[in-house]
Amino acid sequence: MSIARQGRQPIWQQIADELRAQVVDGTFSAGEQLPTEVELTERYGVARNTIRQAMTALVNEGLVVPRPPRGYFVRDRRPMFYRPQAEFREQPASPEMDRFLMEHSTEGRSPRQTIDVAIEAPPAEVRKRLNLAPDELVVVRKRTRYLDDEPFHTNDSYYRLNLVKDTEIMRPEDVARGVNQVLSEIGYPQTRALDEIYIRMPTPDEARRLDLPPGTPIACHICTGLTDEGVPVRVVVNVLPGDRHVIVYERTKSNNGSDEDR
Amino acid sequence: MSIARQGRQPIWQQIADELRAQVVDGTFSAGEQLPTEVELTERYGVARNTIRQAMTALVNEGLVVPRPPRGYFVRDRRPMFYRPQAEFREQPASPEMDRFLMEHSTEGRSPRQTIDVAIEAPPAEVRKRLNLAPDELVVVRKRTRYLDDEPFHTNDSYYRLNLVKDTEIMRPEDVARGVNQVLSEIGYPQTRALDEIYIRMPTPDEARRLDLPPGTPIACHICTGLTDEGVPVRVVVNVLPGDRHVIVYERTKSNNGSDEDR
DNA sequence: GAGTGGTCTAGACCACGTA
DNA sequence: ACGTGGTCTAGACCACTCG
Repeated sequence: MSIARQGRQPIWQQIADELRAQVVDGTFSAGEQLPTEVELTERYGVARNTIRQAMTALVNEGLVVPRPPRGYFVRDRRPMFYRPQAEFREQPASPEMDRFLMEHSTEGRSPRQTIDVAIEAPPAEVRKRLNLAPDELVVVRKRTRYLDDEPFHTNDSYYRLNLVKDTEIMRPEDVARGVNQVLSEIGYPQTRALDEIYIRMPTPDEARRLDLPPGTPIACHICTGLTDEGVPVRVVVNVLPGDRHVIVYERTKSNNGSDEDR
Repeated sequence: MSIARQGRQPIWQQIADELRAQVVDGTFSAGEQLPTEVELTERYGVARNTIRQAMTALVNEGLVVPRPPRGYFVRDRRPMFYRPQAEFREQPASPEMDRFLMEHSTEGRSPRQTIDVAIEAPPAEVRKRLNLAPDELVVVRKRTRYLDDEPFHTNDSYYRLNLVKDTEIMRPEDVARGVNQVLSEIGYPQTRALDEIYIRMPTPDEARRLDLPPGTPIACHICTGLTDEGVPVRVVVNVLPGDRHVIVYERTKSNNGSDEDR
């Protein structure tokens, strides 16, 4: 059997469409292996490069992952909930939400993290948000979190050096009391925050650090913590692989605003 | 001049790295044209397919966009703020945030939208969130919003058919009073919401509807609106191209929760 | 008509994990 | 040792737009 180009649709796209449909409808289910490249060249009667173009497209859509020298496999997404509001509001607002949120809990996967503390010149996007002088330095706590020894996300917290230089924030361990407590004690309690969420493809560095398969976009969650008076006290940059996270916010009447629809 | 494979690094990757660095450091700035494929084959002394592999990588990273038959150009991102909290809280919590949020305002770009209303069997993710019986139908208002005639995002709102069937929600126009007002009047005021944000590559359908260049991930923002008692009254599915949006949330002490850091 | 990227072919050799 | 995907070559023709 073979395939011909009809109309404007390239052959590789027709092949990709066919395979994608089979993945979506469950002919190939999550984790399952797809036909090999040679099988497909024979089935469709085209050159291997054409097959590769189809497969590359599916890989870049995040639908399929190549695992040489085994073959192509259907990717499975098991995103976990990521809740920026989690720490200050320990409990969800209601039982229904609670149940919902627990559906995909950690489920016995073993967490682990590394912490590196350094003094650095801040990247531009941090300097701007912390309102720093051009040459001012920051303390950064760089974390990579793992689940079952697989990288899960990164979390880099930036602080003004002259604010925190004599506190335990400088130590490469968990701060038992919580960093907010420390900030309060030095006179800069964080009472407000601004979350910005950028959606983009990872840089090669990020892809390496998080061991991201091709076709995995990330959310870059930048959280600026402020005092009541609007003084920025820290900036947290989280890089969240899209295949492992769902970002969740709860809103109630007082702080609400649905995406109003008229 | 030519290039050779050294170590484990493929040639196409070395070329991609070199071009990426030049884009990042401003040698090629946003909107500017990169060298053509033939120029690059000559400069590096490799086959065109090898150059194409490098360019394809940059395209899938979202860094570069091919505009045949002109050449490759550096992509420019001008994301606008997208604020799920916007409607109920008209004003930002403080002047600093206000200034910050206004920095990238609409700036005189002309908005436009299309609205289609239909009665449908809901997709599974909507049926689940609306708590519907397997055969229950929904009313859906599908919107595509444009800025300067370019698609910006989509916004599909789903309602139980038997709830809204005699209201103006069924009409393919803006609801002047606001949909929340209508929901209140029929006895189901929305006072809470749950936002879920999924990060992934677009489906081919989504890419077509939003005219997305390759290498553009999307955020799928699913907002479930609930009454005080936890009855879901509507589900809104927003598809937000990553190159055109930054999602923003503000948090204050009462509803806060920074990404706590210990 | 010239030049661009898009598509496609037919071959070659390689690194790597599994059997 | 075998089979997989990964890399790379050297060609060919196409559709499209611009000058």
